[in-house]
Amino acid sequence: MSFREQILRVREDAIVTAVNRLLAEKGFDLMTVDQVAAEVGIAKASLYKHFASKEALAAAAMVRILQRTADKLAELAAREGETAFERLRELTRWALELQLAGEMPSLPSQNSTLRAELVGSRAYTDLLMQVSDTLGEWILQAQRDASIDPALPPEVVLYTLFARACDPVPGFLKAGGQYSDAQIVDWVLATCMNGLAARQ
Amino acid sequence: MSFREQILRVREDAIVTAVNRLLAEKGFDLMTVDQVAAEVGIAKASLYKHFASKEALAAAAMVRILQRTADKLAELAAREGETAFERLRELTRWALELQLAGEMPSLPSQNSTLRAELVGSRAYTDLLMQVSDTLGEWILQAQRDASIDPALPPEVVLYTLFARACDPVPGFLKAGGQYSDAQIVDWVLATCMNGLAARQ
DNA sequence: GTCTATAGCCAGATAGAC
DNA sequence: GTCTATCTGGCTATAGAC
Repeated sequence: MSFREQILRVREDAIVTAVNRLLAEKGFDLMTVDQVAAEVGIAKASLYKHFASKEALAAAAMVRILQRTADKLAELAAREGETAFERLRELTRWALELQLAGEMPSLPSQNSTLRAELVGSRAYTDLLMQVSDTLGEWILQAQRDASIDPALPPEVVLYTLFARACDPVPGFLKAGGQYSDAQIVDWVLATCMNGLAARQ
Repeated sequence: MSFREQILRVREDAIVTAVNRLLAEKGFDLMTVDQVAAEVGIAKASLYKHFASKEALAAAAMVRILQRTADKLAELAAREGETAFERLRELTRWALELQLAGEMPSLPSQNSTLRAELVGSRAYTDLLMQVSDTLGEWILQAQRDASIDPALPPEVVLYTLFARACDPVPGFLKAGGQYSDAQIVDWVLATCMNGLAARQ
């Protein structure tokens, strides 16, 4: 890779980082391309030399977070002596920490142009399927050893885990300002895995 | 109340119903005032004779759903032989059914002008406090009889219940098209109350 | 590839006749 | 109060100079 290409790569990386942060803070609809340009420190027209549209910007951020998720899955899979359930729990913990750090872009909004861009992106759909496949296997395994309720369709478990990564509850608790991030993560993780009802 | 005032009331009711449906479908940012006017069948300018702004329209819809919630709380409180935990569960079930019916407006978005309008509305803040107070009492009661984990701060439980009313999981499962609404409600309620981890 | 400047569009809000 | 027509501002996207 030439020096010039590296410069380009670094700049695009900075753009995606800004998009990622703004998506986490405001979501797609409230994020403006002007804000992205201002945060990166370049002119708006320059952004459009790198990415064709606002939707393409968001798609790049979603691809990056999915890539980070896939990397985390690989790390968890490589750990010895951990059950499938423990891996699922640790992944969820990681996602909650990322969200509290303001680095988790929101789920695709109901915006139809954004949805169209995402399903039209091979990089996005491929990564999403890869992540879902691995999680699906872990879920089935956890249901076989009865650490996850086998009566739940695996789909329900999968969607629930995805949803917890964007749950508004951690943000509300953090906004309250009286709990540490670690406490918030523990409590949200506990309600997710153990439920609100007390266990005997 | 005069006949003319009744006509007015009915029209405003129709407006709020349309806003409620559109908020449930698209959320605040993607809903347009033109869509509201079209759905009610009146001109946009006429809307502004009834409500001062788009934010005021949304606030009216939020007040209505809070009022419906307060009514539901009163109904549950009047039931004999139900524990606090059962009341909380039945309220959550009701909210999930409402959401699947497309009648649950989304939580306040990150839109700051909307938040300002809501906290500036006495009708909204009073009802929100009333609902939160009743739920808070039920939560404390359920923790005293150990049907809800007493280690969880009541605040965490309260926010979790509010969040489940707007959870994206039921919508995803419904979009999949292979499960009935009743099944979806049962599963989401089960994951909320019992957690993903199997109980012995 | 970067910039300034602007085109084009759309949505919230309003004017003014009836 | 309802309408049609219009204003206004902000946003995405692009033209064109350097």
